[in-house]
Amino acid sequence: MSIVNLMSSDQHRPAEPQAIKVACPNCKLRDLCMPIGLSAQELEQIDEVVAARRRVKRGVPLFRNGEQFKSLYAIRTGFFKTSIAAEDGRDHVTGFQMAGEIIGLDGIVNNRHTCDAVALEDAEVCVLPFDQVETLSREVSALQHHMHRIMSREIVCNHGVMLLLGSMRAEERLAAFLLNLLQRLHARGFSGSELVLRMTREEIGSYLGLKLETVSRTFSKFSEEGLIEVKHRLVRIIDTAALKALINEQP
Amino acid sequence: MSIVNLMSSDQHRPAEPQAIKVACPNCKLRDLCMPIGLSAQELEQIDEVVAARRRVKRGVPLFRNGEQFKSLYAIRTGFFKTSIAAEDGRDHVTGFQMAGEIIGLDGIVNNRHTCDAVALEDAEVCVLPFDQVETLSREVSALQHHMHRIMSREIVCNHGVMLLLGSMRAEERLAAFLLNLLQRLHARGFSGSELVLRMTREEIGSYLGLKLETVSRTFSKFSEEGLIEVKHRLVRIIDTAALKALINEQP
DNA sequence: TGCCCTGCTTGATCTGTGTCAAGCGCGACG
DNA sequence: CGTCGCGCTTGACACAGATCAAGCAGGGCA
Repeated sequence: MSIVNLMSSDQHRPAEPQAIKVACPNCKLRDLCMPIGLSAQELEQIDEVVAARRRVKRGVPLFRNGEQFKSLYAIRTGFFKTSIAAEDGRDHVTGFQMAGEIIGLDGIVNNRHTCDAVALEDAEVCVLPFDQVETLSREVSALQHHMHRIMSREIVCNHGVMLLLGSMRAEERLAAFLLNLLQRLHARGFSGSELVLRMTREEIGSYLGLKLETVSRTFSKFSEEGLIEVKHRLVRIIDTAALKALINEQP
Repeated sequence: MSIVNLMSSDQHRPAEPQAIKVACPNCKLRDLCMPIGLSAQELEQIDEVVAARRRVKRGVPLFRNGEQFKSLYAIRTGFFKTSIAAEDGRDHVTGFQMAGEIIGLDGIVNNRHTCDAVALEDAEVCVLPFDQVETLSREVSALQHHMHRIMSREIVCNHGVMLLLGSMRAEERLAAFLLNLLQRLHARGFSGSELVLRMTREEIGSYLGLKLETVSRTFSKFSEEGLIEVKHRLVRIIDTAALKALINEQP
């Protein structure tokens, strides 16, 4: 599997643009955050688990490190980052999450969240009380398996990021990052060649284990080489193939 | 939480030295790989899930990237490494696993393993057919929750490793690595100050995102400074406090 | 409109780690 | 018992990326 998929992959089921409804059975993101092939009744049951929606303003944390864990969150709209803090104050962005993805899985082990999740743009999430998720999982085996798959996918993606952090150079990291974002956005019906970065250069750097200056310089380099066009936070990918090739080059 | 715990923590329930029996109800590792507070009957049921034991010789893979996923494995004895390979041949060690830990979780998402798991010393594992684990999880809610906790723990540990890879210097990485190993071994009844490395310098380097020469040099530096004593693969930790302090220093 | 602030770019220099190379020592094996 | 080979150590040097520093640009706000 490619590093681009490894980093953070979803199920690649593009959501068709539809009118947004409030209930799961009508949710256009259903295929992303819920198992497929459910009966209407099972879907109804899952819908009842969704306790509430919650709006989160840009810059506001959905949850924080140390907070008690009660629920998982399915992102309906918006964009989040998750980050952990070392004791000495350093902190590290562990991921960026978008519509259809589930966050909060870190809290299950010890009933406390171990990272911060902050909205990078105004967002809305579905609140999934975890005890109810577990209860229903015991009845609906598709939901049970889906939960296992989501957590397993998270583990596999983390491995991809570890590979990136442990053995790639700055250019490779940024290329992989851009392609991964692009792919996930494309799967959600957005352009396959243009993207708007919701995070700062510093946040990208933190995620990729680089300093913001290096991120900036690498953007400039890609731009000079004609691989991408950068205008502030709008990035247009010109030469996808070259970016892909970059990742697999030997030093 | 400390990086040392974040990297790879277990439940910190030291197993009391007992005679080894073949069944779960008598397994001295039960507290590590199984939920606590089970009734005798539930324990019996879980025991039936353990399809078989499998011995794995040093250097032999338990499973490989691409292989079909059927089972999880609970390590009874021995020591494993897991690693993923990028398309260009680079590979990266994603973790080291010891008795009482579960491996194979990566395979759940796509029904294929996405990494290699190789024994670093002669080992024995319990084979847990995953469909049976799921079936029983629907009946025994403690087992269900336990599975969720194990996967969540894996995610949290991965975040710790990402922090390490993304923002620590060589000395900090190695110190965190040694303390983490020591802690896990201590929790299993081994010495809290001495450990035998089952992996090569190169494998340590791969895991920590360093070259083997850097690992070697850093060992030598710690040794010169009186923090540890190194004799081949036998490491004796002299000054735990200094190693801990090293991790939290500001640059 | 103009100011300020934050995020970003770019340049100059420094440094930690990688790279290349040589040699050592233990364990395996004939 | 000798030799072979792998894993490891150590040194010299190179370089990618960090650090320090200066200045720019766009957006928010009075």
